[in-house]
Amino acid sequence: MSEAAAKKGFGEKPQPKEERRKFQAIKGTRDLLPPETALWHRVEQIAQEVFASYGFGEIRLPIFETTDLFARSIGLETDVVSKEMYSFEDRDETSISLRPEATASVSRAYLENGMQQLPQPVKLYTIGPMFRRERPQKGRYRQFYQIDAEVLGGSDAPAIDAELIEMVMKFFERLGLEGVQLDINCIGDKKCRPIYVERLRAELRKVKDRLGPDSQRRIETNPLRVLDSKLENEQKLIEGMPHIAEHLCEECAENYRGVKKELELRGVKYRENWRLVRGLDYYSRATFEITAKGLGSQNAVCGGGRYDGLMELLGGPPTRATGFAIGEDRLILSLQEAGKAPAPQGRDVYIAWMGEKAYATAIRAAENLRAAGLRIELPPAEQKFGKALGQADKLRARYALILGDNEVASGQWTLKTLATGEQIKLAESHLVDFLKGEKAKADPSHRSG
RNA sequence: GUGGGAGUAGCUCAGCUGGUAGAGCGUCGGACUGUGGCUCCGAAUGUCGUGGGUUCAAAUCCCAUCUCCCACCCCA
Repeated sequence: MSEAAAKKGFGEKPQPKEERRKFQAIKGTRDLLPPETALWHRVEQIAQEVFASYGFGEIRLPIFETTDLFARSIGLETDVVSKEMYSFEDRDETSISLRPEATASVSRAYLENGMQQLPQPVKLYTIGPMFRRERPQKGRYRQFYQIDAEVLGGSDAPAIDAELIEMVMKFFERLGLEGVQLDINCIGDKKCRPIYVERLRAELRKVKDRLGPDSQRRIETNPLRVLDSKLENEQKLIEGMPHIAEHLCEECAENYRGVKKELELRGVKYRENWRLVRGLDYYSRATFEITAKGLGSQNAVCGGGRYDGLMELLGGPPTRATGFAIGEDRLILSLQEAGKAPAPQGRDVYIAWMGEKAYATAIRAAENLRAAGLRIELPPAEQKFGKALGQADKLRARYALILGDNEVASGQWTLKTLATGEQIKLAESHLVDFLKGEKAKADPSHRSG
């Protein structure tokens, strides 16, 4: 709708100036504009290519679900569910929430669509916005984007975890992400973890008065989180705490050894980090986190792990599963900080036309060139010639196609290379082939600037 | 939810201890009606984030509020 039409449409009160109101994006949300969106597009395209090469298919999911799904899967006690969800009541009084993450939805979809009937495991990825009502900071928004991949069903073979990690590392490598660091850990399963947690809690209580208020609180709410503390003066104490590796049951320990061996077979470099824990209830066994540079204090760009118990929580049969979520906003941020942003998109050809007769020719030329996959700018009104070339410059066009009375009369069109000023004459029938040939020769489109 | 910093033109910012708003860049137009990037000239755009208070007078001082940035909490 045009601006004039918009004004008319809402024109109950005429006072146009006084009532003028500024709308702005909701806190923690933002517009993504060109040329930045070109980088988003490239990231998503490479994700799709890499994931497809590992046999993953795309799943598209609703961005809202019943609140219950998230409460059940993520854990009622977690802040994510208790404080940070965008929840509202639908007209039939069911509670609905914007999804705070994708795993619950993917699992629901797996069960609901009977994907147990497919060859196992089922490998799925999805890309899209998630919502959490947190205080925004660097790399953290209320509407943020995740690239999510899940392997559902099948066995708990360590090769599955390892291949998943290999895949995301390959993805980052293809993007040229810098400062990539993979941390792994095993957090046990529902048999051995509770025992460890109690052990840890007991040890933490002994030193409670030497911990800060946050950690003191976490001793009761989530002792594993204490291990994650950033406080300098708590580090020594934490180092002295019992390590989970020494408290794993034999199945978990065996599985963890297997994952490490499989990573080594694949040449994936990792760092064991016994203090790496997961905040969401459904994780078990092998977990991992990847950090990258240029990100401020929220420097995790990917987190994931196994969640063998989740399907049962959702009312399904026992089903093995593992997956990861990449914070796309942070991934983009890190790439930008490293100067990996692609150059702004220019035009291949700017059509500088003059006169009525040339205009018809220009329209035809534009159509044919566009059909050949070239990026064409056809000015909507006649311009002075000098101005047209100026516009061509500003739009970063490679060529100006000059169409005036001379060209129309002779059938020999003028093509000017803006960078060099060089001009050649071409018959209409040769133009497309010439430009396609030149474009193939240059082909700068994939590499970053 | 907690703490710190910041909001002046589309962007980057100037505006001294209160006297009623500026620059650069960008945009648009002209010099320049078949040859661009340079240069020169001109124009548009601000209720100085918003609301209230103090004052003869507020972009400037005070309070509140909103938003952004950074960190904490939480979490990927």
